[in-house]
Amino acid sequence: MRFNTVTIKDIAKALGLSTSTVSRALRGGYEISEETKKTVTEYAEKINYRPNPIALSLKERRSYSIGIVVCEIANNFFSQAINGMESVAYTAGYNVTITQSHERFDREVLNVEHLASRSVDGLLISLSSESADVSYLKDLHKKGLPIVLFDRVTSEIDTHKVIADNFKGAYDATDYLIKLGHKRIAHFTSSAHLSVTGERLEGYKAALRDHGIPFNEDFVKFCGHGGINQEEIDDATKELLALNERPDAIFIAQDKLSTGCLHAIKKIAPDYFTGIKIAGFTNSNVVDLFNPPITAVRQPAFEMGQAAMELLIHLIESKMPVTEFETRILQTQLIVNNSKY
Amino acid sequence: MRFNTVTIKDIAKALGLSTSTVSRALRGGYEISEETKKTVTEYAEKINYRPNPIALSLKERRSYSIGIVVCEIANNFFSQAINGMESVAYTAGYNVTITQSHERFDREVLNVEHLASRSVDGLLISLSSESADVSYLKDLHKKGLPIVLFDRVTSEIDTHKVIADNFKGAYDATDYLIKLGHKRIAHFTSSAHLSVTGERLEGYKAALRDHGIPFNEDFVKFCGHGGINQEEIDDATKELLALNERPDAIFIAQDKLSTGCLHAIKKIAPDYFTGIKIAGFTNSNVVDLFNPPITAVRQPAFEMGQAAMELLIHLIESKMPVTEFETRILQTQLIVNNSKY
DNA sequence: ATCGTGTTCGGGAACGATTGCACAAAAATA
DNA sequence: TATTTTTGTGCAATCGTTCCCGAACACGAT
Repeated sequence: MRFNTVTIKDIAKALGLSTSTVSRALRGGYEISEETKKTVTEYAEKINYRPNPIALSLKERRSYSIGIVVCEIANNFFSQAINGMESVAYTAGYNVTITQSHERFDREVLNVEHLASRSVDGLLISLSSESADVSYLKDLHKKGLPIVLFDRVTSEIDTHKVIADNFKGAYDATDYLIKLGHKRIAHFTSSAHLSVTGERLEGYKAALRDHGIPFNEDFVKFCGHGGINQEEIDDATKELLALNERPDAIFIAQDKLSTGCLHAIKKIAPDYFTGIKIAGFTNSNVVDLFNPPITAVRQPAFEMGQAAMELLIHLIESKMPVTEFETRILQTQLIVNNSKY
Repeated sequence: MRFNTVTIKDIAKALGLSTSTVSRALRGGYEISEETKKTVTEYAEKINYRPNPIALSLKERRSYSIGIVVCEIANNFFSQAINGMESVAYTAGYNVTITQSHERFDREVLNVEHLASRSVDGLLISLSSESADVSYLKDLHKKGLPIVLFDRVTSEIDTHKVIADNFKGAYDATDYLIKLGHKRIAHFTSSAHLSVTGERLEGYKAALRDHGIPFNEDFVKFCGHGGINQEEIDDATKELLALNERPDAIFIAQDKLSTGCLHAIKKIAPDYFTGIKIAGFTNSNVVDLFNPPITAVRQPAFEMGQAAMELLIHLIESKMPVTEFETRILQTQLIVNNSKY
């Protein structure tokens, strides 16, 4: 604000009052006469006075703004979740600051620290695929920064969490593939230490087990960078194709991996598409337009964002320190041929 | 920052110095003895001191942060542009704050004003499809807020601008369709008062003219909300299908409209796809997976973001008031069958 | 006449950092 | 030895706002 130099002082000077009186008049302080209040508010209105949020932040040590950290906004799941968060924050009078970690731990730390030093009142974060050590977050949380984890969470931090039912989503997708007659189902997933990776892997295994299909280690491909670089996916695909017994279906655990895998197959072995069935987690709005059709496990991203923001604001505005935390689990949807299955 | 209470005062007290000395020692002031400097910096390091950006913003009336306003982050073009902006800002020591207008004028104004009051050092903005009146931006610009417009610009504001060569992009796409043998080419576009709409429409018209094809008013469909609601697109599609002489190709001027149109046709008249050719502006990373294949006009979004941020930072850091402004025009690419045409 | 008791307002200290100016002590010069 | 210069440090104002205290005044009760 190098401009908008209308301050409370200007009002005070113009009206022959003190800054304290003006401040109280504007805040509706009970100790100010109706008349003064009227004069002040009318004048403030006239000269278009806006309180300086920076000065307020310095004084109040809060900012009415909330920090969001995701790995990529160019990811349908996250952009939808952010929209959900915004919608709740907006009505509650908070602003949001969106940052991206690009799946890198150092960027994540930098973002979080910058947000914290900027006095965000709270933090919504989905961990990067590199984030194995979350002690920096833990410290901040201990110092009193309200945090709500969503999507990629960690048991290291005791706070509210919002996740999709990853186990069930993975189970349903795998189960669907099996019921279509597939028996050799591969699994593409991301970094092994992400919460979602484990949960989805378990769902996949459980579905196999329930149908008496043996689990094959070779069929599981971890792409540590979560689809950030296509090369990783290409390599995994090649490995799969090099197997004696090629898989006849693939279940993919991540949005970017799903499209990445389609690209890879299309590029490396387009004929392989015939007969193979692919199901994967994705919140893309255009899955129904995909040529090798894909069965989508869709997360309620918008609702997850809303829930996370609601929990965070509750945490921020709670008078008492909150000690009971909840993990909200939202159900996924299996989308087959553009309709709910 | 309700925690991280390590301030310059704490250091001063602990070391028996004044705050001014500590400040100067940390800043590397030439007037401080080497010994004191060392003591101070070492102690600051030890207790992990971080200067409070809020206090700095208040004092310096700048924040080393840059505001970005786009209509939707869930749009490939914008998320890619944002990545370009971030990359430049990051190396120059600036942070970015991303906000969304959701194609609404009131949200845009709210975002801009919030950013300005938060002392952003500059603003990068692509106008919403509702933004006909930009006087609020003009005022801010006059007051000294550095602004760079990108993508959807306006001639109302005299400043740096970064756009794609929309005319040529549209011309190339239309020309491509014509050369494939199509003569009845419809045009889907968004709000009429957006700069990009006009430029792309002109490119479309010019290509028709150059090939001696008459311009048909009925073939042009304006979707004012830019693809935010699918209904609008469905209606436009129906109108097109109801024509006596149905178009045999469509050129689409917007990312969301392109996919929206594919959805519409797929839903309303799937058989219509046979023989019809679609070309459209889109920065989707998955166009090659689309079933009704689409010829894409791809904007160099990342580079546009970089250019815009470079120009803005230049504006911010310029000692002299800048009076000469440039409009940087970047070339689009026609992507046919997943490769540059 | 004195003492509460409101009511309405102003003074001034915070919040964290920078910085012009003043001032001391030490060093250099006359 | 006296004076000037250099060097290192502190004081206090500033940014815009809030809020604790206290001041001034009026009014009714004692």
